[in-house]
Amino acid sequence: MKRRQTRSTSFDVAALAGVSQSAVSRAFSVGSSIAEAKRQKILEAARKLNYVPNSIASSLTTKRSNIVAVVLGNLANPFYVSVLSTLVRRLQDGGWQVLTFTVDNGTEADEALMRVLRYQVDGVILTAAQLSTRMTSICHERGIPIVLFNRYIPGSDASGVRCDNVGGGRLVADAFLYAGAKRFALLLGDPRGTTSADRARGFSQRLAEAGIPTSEIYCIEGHSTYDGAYARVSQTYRRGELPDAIFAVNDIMAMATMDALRQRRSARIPDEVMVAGFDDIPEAKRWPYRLTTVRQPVDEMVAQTLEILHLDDPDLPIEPGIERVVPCRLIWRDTVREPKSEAPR
Amino acid sequence: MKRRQTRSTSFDVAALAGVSQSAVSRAFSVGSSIAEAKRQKILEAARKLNYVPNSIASSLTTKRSNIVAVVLGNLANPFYVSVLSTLVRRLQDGGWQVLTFTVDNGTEADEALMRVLRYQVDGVILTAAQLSTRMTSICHERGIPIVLFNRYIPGSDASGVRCDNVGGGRLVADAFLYAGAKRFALLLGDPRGTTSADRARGFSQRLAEAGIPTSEIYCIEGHSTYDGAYARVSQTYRRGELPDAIFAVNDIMAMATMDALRQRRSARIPDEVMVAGFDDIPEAKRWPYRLTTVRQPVDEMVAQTLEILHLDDPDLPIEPGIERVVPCRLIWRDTVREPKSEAPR
DNA sequence: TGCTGCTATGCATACGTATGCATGTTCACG
DNA sequence: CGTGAACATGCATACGTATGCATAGCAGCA
Repeated sequence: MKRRQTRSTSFDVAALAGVSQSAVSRAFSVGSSIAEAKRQKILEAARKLNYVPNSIASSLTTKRSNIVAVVLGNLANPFYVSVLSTLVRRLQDGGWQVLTFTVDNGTEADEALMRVLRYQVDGVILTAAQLSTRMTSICHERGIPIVLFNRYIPGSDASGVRCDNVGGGRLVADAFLYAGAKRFALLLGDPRGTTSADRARGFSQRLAEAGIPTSEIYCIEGHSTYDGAYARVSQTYRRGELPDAIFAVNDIMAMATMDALRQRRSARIPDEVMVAGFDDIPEAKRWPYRLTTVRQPVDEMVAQTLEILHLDDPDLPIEPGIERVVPCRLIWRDTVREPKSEAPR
Repeated sequence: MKRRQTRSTSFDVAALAGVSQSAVSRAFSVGSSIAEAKRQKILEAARKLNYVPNSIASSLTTKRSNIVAVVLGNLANPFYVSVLSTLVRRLQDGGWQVLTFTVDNGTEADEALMRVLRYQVDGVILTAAQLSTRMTSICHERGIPIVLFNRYIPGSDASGVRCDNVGGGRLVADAFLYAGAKRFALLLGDPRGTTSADRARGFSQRLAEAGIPTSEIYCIEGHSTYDGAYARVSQTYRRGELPDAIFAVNDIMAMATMDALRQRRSARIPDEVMVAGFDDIPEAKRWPYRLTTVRQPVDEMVAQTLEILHLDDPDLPIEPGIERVVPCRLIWRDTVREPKSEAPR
């Protein structure tokens, strides 16, 4: 079988059904003016010929591709898997196609990036920190709406949706304080994004308010990955005193922290050292972890993202600088002590 | 800013550069006959106008969209996240775009499915069991090459790539036998796919060869999910005797098994009960698990998949029924006893 | 100089669908 | 029965790029 076999077109269907090509086009688009009987006849003919409308051709005239580009950093963090998953489902249900695009190192990304834009995508959702500024300006230039997911560019007028990372950081600090912690450690993530920094800032702020100067918080640089965090924590706490409480700015790093402390130090969590994360990925609630963390409302954030893109009415002007900050809440599980059960042993 | 702003076309560039539209087209396609000086002049003009070739329009004439559709089941299993990730990277590097498409329940999938085909995709990669037969016949009809990833349709002539699931199941049985296990349990996955069944078959076959009748293997139905497996295992081994060895047909189920046995029964693994999985997802090697499992060579499988699609030379005929079965190997970690340390207590 | 062969270039058209416009048809209402 | 209004239909064209074909330019060679 040759691949380049000729697929039937609206003209073929028109000929078979004895109508004009316009009629075929109208038969396949809802709400256009066509008699029901004729439409049925056309659909019948189309079925016989295995006809399927060619979206490429239709995009050419309508100037709408019905394609949305989703640019992802890496999928090693399950949180972004949930985000992708939710986005794809929602867009799919809305009748859009999703062009997925990942960018790891960001160097060869530029060329690939431009390739995506060639497809006249109706919108872009961006979760990769590396090329935010460049990407937003290009899209802006070309009139393509873009939304930054869980990141923002300080001082720019790019639209974005994020959860209240600063507030979430405060919640964690609150929980630790409530549980009676005195000595704190902070495991930071990717320094290129705003997310890690914001969470850390909220955490530090709240502690400062409670009289604990930021200089007393032990900071550990990380890479937002399990392996990176595991290595750092293992190395840092190879020996010596453990802090009372460690805030890892995301769940996979928190899980790595727990694994490292348990393996290397046989640490009892939360009795000996408390741990908290951020995101509430599915793994966080599983038995070995039962991690106290801050839940990001993915569904809500995705909904807001799509609202900002307003793919439905493309003639609306693109308002720049829409920022939606959705609240997040603490999920109290077993890695932070209840203050009443003050250190049971 | 209005969204429907007019983007510049090859005619605009041609006018500015003082050449014909054809020249612009040729300037942007490698290997076409154009003087280098003129090409530079055109690229210069294009840069001034922010011109980017419109792939939609170009697809219309070339009948090649450079888009590949990837149909996924669910992303709750990290193995398929790796697959997606690898696929996207490879396709991206090759100059293709990836249209991602997920299908959970499979009922409303049909309509969405046809929408994908409207985009004249150059190929389809399918990892969702639910709609294999239907999807393959439709693609075949339309001359679109399709490859089933890690699944196949018995008796059909659809092409596919998979790892040697039967062989992998045998490897697990081998390991258990070698470690001295006598009583076996088998945790099955999604019955709709061939994957779970094949792995189970290999396992049972090998045990049968060792004199252990299949009827003596305790089978537990599962759902290929962590939560499903956790619930089943918890319920099954709420009380009573544990088997010597449990083979879960994928890693997330194996992890769930370990978590459940440890929490509900405080079971010591592997001393009291051994566990093995399949896939070798990144989580499998982490400290709480250190899971003995069968590694699927994702890179290799993806490479084979792309080879079968032969996107590069689309004029090659689509050969039906190409099946690539790549070998897999056992990764021996800590959830299966070394036979020498024969049950240290 | 005249001829051949090759490359560079432009013209014109095709790709498959959507849609503005004009016309034809139907039907309700007075 | 006449008059519109509302709807149904077809014609023709536009969307932006690729490419076959014809031609112009040029170099090489006898």
